[in-house]
Amino acid sequence: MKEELTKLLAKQLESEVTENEIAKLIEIPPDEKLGDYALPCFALAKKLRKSPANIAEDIAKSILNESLIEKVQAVSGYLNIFIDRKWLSSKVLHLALDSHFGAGNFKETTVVEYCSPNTNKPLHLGHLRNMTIGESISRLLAYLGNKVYKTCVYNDRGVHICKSMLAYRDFGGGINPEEKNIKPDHFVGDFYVLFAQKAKEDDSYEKRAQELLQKWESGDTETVTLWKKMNEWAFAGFHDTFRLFGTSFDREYYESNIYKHGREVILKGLEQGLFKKLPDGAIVVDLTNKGLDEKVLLRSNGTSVYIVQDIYLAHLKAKDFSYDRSIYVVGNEQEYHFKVLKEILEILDTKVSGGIHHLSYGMVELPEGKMKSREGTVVDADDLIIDTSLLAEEEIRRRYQLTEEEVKERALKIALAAIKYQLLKTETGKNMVFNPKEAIRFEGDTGPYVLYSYARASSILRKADISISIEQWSANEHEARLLKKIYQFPDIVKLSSERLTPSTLANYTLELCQIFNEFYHECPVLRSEIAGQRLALVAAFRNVSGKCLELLGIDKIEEM
RNA sequence: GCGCCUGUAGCUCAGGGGAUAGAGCAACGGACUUCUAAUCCGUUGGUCGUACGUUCGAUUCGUACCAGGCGCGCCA
Repeated sequence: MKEELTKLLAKQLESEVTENEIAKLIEIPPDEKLGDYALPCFALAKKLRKSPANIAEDIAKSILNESLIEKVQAVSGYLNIFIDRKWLSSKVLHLALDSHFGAGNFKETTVVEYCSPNTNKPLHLGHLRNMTIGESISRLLAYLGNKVYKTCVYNDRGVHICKSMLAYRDFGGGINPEEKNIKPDHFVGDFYVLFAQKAKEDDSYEKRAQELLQKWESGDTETVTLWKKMNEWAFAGFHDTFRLFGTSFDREYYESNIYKHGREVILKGLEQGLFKKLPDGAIVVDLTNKGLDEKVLLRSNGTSVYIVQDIYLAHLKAKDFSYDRSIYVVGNEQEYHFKVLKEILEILDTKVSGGIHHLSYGMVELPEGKMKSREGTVVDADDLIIDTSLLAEEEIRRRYQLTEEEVKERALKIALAAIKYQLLKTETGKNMVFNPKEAIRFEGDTGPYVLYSYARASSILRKADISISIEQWSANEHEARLLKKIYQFPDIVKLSSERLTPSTLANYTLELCQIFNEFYHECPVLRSEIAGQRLALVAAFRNVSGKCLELLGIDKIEEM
């Protein structure tokens, strides 16, 4: 955004200060009355052996006649710069009407793993935050020119899976989800809940789940058939939710396929002297020199612990994709796990470990506190989407006359925008409170606000009977504010992807829309003498806000 | 006990070595014969957890403390 300015200022300071240093210093003043950009000269004082005030004054004099400068003021050590309104209008419109505005050319191969559910429980609010982040970061990286593969690993085996199987076998009576008219993953989840109830009444029930696991591991036909059947129900349900929510995966991995293979990697490592064997036969890796603990990899009975399958999966992904980066979107409670994983991979193969990155996101809590399955306070993903959608339907019916089909389709998009935006706007790494009542609010700092702004812009363009004009004009304060905000978009995309925080983009998107709505109220477009230019500005806004929505994984609507 | 993270308005959250700390919600008051009022404008609301330190300058960086969250399995 400030390249031209940086170059210009660097030229004034000759070889004494680099462009990079200048770029870091340039800022946007707290009040736009002070200027569009500012250079605080305090840090330069020592180097140039001049007072900040003098530096500012000297630069001010020397750049006064540049074409992009409207005026400059040296104010108590700050160099305040006002950009020429004509230059601004022409510059920004040329850039922002391009459909590749802000796109990049990085060409790295990145694998993004996210969602990764257990097949014994339906998806919940936590998964939704995970999925919005995973989807958005994938889109951001792809927009910057990277090749992105989205992956998901299903935790489809283990004693917890056997629990729902056991309850179904004993109490399911051979019924299936269609007969009961329940979404299949919920159907499976209900038996997991039933298991917990039965286990409370009967102490031996836990043990029987363990026995079932042994049967499964030994390949018992009946058990494996039941396992397959229930997992297929779970997968069918998950895929419905993925479709509803608007996400998908390029490759799906199954824990049941990979959990055994890690052993070989560990044993090979032992041969190479990378790990050590304890007297009882357990194989461990010593990470104490990395400030971590000693970690068991293979138990004394020869079986592998959980992290071993992550070790194997990392190798598998490296083989499948030859990635430069491998991002794991997983909650912050697993930070230690991923630190350990990365260190172990570092010991085994730096090609695999090099690109490993844990994108840690914060937990989702409710206003009453944490979600607890025991207390039934878990917010189910499908229920949330459906409930929000119904509320959106009411709002639509109250305002517009549409067919039932149109109402439903639009309501779903608005509901998803509301949920996704709410989940994305809090800084990605931080815990957040999700208030379902606020998520279904359609005013203020919300997804629907952003959709509405976009639809407004679309509406103007639809109704215009003139064409846009990119001829420069002297933008007024509202137009200039919008132009400057649009101008920031490429920087925001870059920042958001560097920090792996879609929240950065989400917050920018809202600010952009706020400025557009101010402009909308203050500056009539079609009735204006510069209708062509304002229409171009609206088109630029529509392009950029639409891009923001796409990158956030939110479907646009042309009419609200 | 050790490690990581968080603490900003009544609530949910932005921001961030610099110029008077922002938004949304809530409360109150305004603006629809108008390109969509799911919008906009205004008022009220803050010792940026506390104390030291670094700095020309700290809410932002460092240390300590206080408060909250999470982690530290031969669980997954």
